[in-house]
Amino acid sequence: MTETRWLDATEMAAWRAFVSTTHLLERRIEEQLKSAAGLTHPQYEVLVWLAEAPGRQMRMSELARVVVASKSALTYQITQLEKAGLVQRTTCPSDERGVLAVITEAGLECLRRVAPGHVDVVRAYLIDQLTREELESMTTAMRKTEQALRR
Amino acid sequence: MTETRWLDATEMAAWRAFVSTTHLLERRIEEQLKSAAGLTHPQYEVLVWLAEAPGRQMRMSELARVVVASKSALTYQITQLEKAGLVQRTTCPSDERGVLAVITEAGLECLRRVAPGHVDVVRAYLIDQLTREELESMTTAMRKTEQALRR
DNA sequence: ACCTACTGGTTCAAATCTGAACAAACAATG
DNA sequence: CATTGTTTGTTCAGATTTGAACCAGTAGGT
Repeated sequence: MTETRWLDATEMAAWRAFVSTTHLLERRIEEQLKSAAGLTHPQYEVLVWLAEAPGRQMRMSELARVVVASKSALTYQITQLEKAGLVQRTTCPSDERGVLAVITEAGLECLRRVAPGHVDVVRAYLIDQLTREELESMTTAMRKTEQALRR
Repeated sequence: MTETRWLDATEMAAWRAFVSTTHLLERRIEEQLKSAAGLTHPQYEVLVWLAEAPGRQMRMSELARVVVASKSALTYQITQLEKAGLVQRTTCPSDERGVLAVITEAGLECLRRVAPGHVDVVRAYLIDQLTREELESMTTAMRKTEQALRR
């Protein structure tokens, strides 16, 4: 029961800026993806990871970890994507319990169509607003935090 | 219809790190607040802003903007907080349509009880992981992005 | 005063997320 | 092989979010 180390002015400013900016950006991205393709951000991320995965497929649990979704949220989203014909489920050959999500040709096509508009937003509001130094500094900062959280 | 400027390796790394880290951190914070006080992160933010506001009160629309919530989401959350006795609604004297949210004594008490654990998490995973330079660089970066988004 | 346009908040249905409970398949150990 | 403990994915109910529709009040011009 040690004394709380409160945030000083600089730290508080950093935290406030971080929170509001991440929420604003997330909102903007959702809006863009929704209006451009009827996709949510989680759905888009799933497609991206699957498109880059070897064999264009990934295990549910692995996918849930990389896109930072709960198991049930991923189950739901994959079901949605399957209904839309962008993804298919297969049972994993090596592990009878496992399920492989595979991106379909339509899924890849959808990604090609949507990606430019998405990248434009990421660039316009984040990437192009920052200097190269700020960009690199942010990357190391985010990675440190991510490592601390992945335990 | 100009050519898409794709992200180079550095930019892509920055964006990926940013996305996964923000999601992970958000998740961790939700978990902490939920288990420690049954609060969601949006609810906690509302209480913080109200506690610091002049007169410990704020207009709904203003509150929605600072905590980055939609109007309906805020309406819902204020209703929840009101049920819990942490906030009260008052009609705005200057504008008959307006609604003022006021934090109650119980709300302030709740905040005092919860804040230390919340700050611990923010510190442990973000603030204390970063050097002072990284912290300040992140703040300017986030502010640039926020300004670009607030239009 | 009267219209018109806009703002502030709520309501509603639909979509999504959460966490706990569950069943099936794997793994480790005796 | 039997047993026990873990992992995997789904299901379910409840909580939250979204966006559109809506009503009431305000502001600006005529």
